[in-house]
Amino acid sequence: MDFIIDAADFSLPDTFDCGQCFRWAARPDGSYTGVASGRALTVKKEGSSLILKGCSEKDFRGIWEDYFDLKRDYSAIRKSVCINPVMREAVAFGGGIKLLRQEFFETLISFIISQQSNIPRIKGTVSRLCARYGRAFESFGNQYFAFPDPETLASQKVADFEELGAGYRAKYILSAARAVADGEISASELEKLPTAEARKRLLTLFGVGDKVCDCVLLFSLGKHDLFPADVWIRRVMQERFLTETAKASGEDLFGGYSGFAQQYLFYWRRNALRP
DNA sequence: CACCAGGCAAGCC
DNA sequence: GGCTTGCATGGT
Repeated sequence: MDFIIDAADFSLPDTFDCGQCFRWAARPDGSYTGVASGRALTVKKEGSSLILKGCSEKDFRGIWEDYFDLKRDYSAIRKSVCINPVMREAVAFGGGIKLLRQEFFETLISFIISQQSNIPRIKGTVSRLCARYGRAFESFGNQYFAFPDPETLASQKVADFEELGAGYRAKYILSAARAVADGEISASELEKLPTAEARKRLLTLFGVGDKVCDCVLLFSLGKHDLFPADVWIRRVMQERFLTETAKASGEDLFGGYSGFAQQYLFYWRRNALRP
């Protein structure tokens, strides 16, 4: 059976195409299929209804409601970040974004892979990583792969990740997987820390700099007071906010809603303002 | 076919 | 401490 709820302000394309996740794909009928927490799901919007195909209420309450961040009042967030005409335009374009609560290890490895790459390529590398090292399972007659365990990745070699097309990031993947598998760093530990301390801890990992660190904390641990600054964000901040210190000024302008503002700006600059 | 991509570590000063 | 450079490789 399907599980259906009203989610008028939830846009699937805004949410899945805004660059926060790499494992959801559109289908011809407008639905999206993806894998998270070791489960596959197909979702579709019909009017203001969100349809979770073949999903029980138990799985919705236990997994997907939090994953899609459906308990949060986004109308208050949109209002709060609309501090100027630029933000109003960005929110008008991508106001249907939900910040997904993704698994820590998957987010860490995915954003290590993301550095100095582009979204189509990132999706390909992550997909090959899962197909090779993730647990295979079946759902409604289709085969899917869970994101690999830290222990599984930690026992591979750098060359194995180079084969997937990870390039020079291969050594970072192995090193980060070992750090998590060895318990050197964990989601539960970082979750409890204030943002600044969590950043310091995560930045000790080889291959994790400011940008990857902020994305992991924002997209997997709900540290919404971060404003990850990549080339697109620097670009849009320079063009529209007349500043070169994108990260600092973003967090200054938006405070606890920085992560939401950053996603609206990133999605708008990349998908609406392309030459 | 050049150029770019959700940057980073290492090596300089 | 901040600034510069090399890095792998697929997408456009």
